[in-house]
Order: sequence, then C-alpha cells, then structure tokens
Amino acid sequence: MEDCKSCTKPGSKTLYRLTNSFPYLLNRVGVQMGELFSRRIAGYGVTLPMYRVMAALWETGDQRLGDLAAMTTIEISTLSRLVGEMKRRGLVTRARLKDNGRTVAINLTPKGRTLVEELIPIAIHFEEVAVRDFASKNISDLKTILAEIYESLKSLEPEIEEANKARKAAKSKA
Amino acid sequence: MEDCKSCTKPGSKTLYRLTNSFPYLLNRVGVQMGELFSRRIAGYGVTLPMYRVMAALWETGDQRLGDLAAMTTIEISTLSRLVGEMKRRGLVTRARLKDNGRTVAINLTPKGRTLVEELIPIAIHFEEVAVRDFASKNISDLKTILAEIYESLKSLEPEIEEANKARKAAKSKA
DNA sequence: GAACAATAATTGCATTTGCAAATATCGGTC
DNA sequence: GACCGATATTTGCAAATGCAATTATTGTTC
Repeated sequence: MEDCKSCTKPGSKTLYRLTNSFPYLLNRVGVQMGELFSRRIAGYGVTLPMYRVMAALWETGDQRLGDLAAMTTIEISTLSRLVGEMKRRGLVTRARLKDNGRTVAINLTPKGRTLVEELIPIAIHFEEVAVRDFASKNISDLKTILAEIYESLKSLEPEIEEANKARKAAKSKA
Repeated sequence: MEDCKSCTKPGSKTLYRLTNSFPYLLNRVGVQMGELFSRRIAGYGVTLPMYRVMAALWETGDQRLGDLAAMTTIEISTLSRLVGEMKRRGLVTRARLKDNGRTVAINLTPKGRTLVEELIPIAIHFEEVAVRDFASKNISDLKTILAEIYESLKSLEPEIEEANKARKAAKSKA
C-alpha cells in the first residue's frame, strides 16, 4: 500500500483523515440538516432559532425567559432579542410576572401554535428522508444513539476547561 | 394512557415531540459537537472554521479559493476574509496564480501544518468519547451512517426549492 | 426601612456571516 | 488588439450572535 502524502506523519502509514473523523462528520451532518430545514421553513416566515423556541414552548407550555434559554441552549441575550422579534410577529406573548417583576413569561399565541403545528409534517418528512435507508439495516434507534452521544459529549466539558487552563499556564511560563 | 396536553392536536393522542425528532436531534448534537470542539481548540488560537480549512488543505494540498469553498462548504466571501486572517496569522499562504491571475492558490505553511497535526489527537479523543458506549453495541460504523445521511439530505434540496416556489405562488394568488 | 447582595433580563459593542454588487482577469470574436 | 461575456475573488452592507456591562427587581441583614 502506498503512503498517502497528505495524511501521514513522517515514516508512518496513512493515519487519519480529519474530515472523515467522527466529530467532523457529526458536526457537518448536523449543521447541514439545520441549514436545509431552515431553508424549508423560511417560506413560513420562520427562522431556525424561532422554530426551536416555538417547539420548546409547544411541548412545555409557557416558560420564563431564562428557562427557555436553558432548554433551547440559545444564549439569553440572543433569546431576549429573538423573543422581541417573535412578539412583533405575533407568535408569542411576553409579560413580566406580577409576583416577581424580574422574570418574564413567554407563551405561544394561537397564531404561533398553529404555525408550529403546520411545520410538524415537514419535520416528519425530513426524518423519513434522512433515515429511509436504515429501516432495512437493523439500526433500531438512531435517535437514541444521538441522544446518548449528546450525553457523552457532556463529559468533555470539564476536560475542555482543564485543558485550556493547563495550556494557558504552560504558555504564561514560556 | 393520558393525553399530553402540549403534544396533541384536539382529539388525538400524543403525536410527536419536535425536540425529539430526528432532524432536531441530529442538528443539536452536531452543533454541540462543533461548539465543544471549538472551545477545545480555542487555546491554540484556532477557530472552528479555520480548523476546517486547515483540515481540508492538510488532506488535499493546495487549493484554489473556490475549490476550498466547495470542499468546506464555507461561503466564498466568508472564506476570502477567513483566509486573509489565517494568512496574517502565518497559517496559510495566498498567491495569485501566474498563469491565471483570476485564481488564488491557498496552501498550508509549515506552521499551519504543524498546528493542525497537533490537533489530531484531540479529534481522536473526541471521537473516542462520543462513541465509546457503542463499541459494544454492534453499531458497526456510525460514521458510514452519517456519511450516508449526508447524501440522503441532498435529495431534499430540489424539494425545498419546489416547496418554496409553490408556497410563494399560492401566497401571491391570495 | 436603608443598604447591599443576588437574581433576571436587557442593551452596547465587536465579530462573524451571507447575499448582492463591484472588481479583476481571462478567452474568444470581429 | 478592442470588445464582450464568462470566471474568480473581493468588498459593501445588513442581520445574527456572544460576551460584558447595565438596568430592574427582589430578598436579607442590621
């Protein structure tokens, strides 16, 4: 077998193709799914972040802004402005709580609810197309796998902080 | 079984949880992977888009800007500016071709090559952590599945254009 | 009940990105 | 060899985003 000039370290055989690594692939596929879905729903006047907010509200009922930020993993300052825009479009309500004026409650309007329900068939269709070819392949539940991967990724967070701290320390010494 | 108030249409049982749909999950997992990886490599002075560019160059050698845009699916105007920044940081070279002054050739510098090779173990580690629990589960090749899903997604593109066109037409009539 | 810490949301600001328009170069045609 | 369409890249501009600072409200302590 011939060495691959680009993918080797000196003296070794082909090692690893970064663009075929699992992290790279998973990221690309996930981002691409988001972009396609985004384009598909654009005609409904909804962006992907708006869709995510509506989906969360649809499933859980009204939420405080901070909780909504946690559920959707949308940064709270971004979400604050996004909800403002969604309110302007009549998709959600936003109101300070009477018993605690610090917090703001967000809820779907009937219009928002109707809209998100219109989008369900699209999600189902995308799901169908994406995993169509695995129905026959005994991949029992790819969704479960993804959910588990999402959990696994959490164990990387402390590692990342530590690694960055270590690198910073090493650098400041140099 | 009790109805789920949030997840039903009137009169029906629990239908579908958008946040547990395959498109939603795949997107979230993929984006999260990217964010974590991005944070992990930040200490090396590299952003995720820069990493993607370096990975592509590392595997294929020098490229014209347009080809690099196609390979990485980074919009060419974004890539143009990104490469400018990477050149300033000494990671890549950028030079107009002598035989065709329209095109620009991008290449890794030794510094860029060294840097991307430093990041390989991180990618391997992330891969390890993410799929650790499936080694025992007879999921022979999750990467292949993802690559196939990426291909499946392509079939959505013409649909999307058509659906948007149809919606536009319906709206202008109304 | 005034002062101060804690919690929740918003705003300011700089960066990144995508689309569209502008620029630069090439290849062919008369 | 000047003109024109095609190709390749860059630039202008507006929108989205994250972090940090600010504002608003509540709870606690003396």
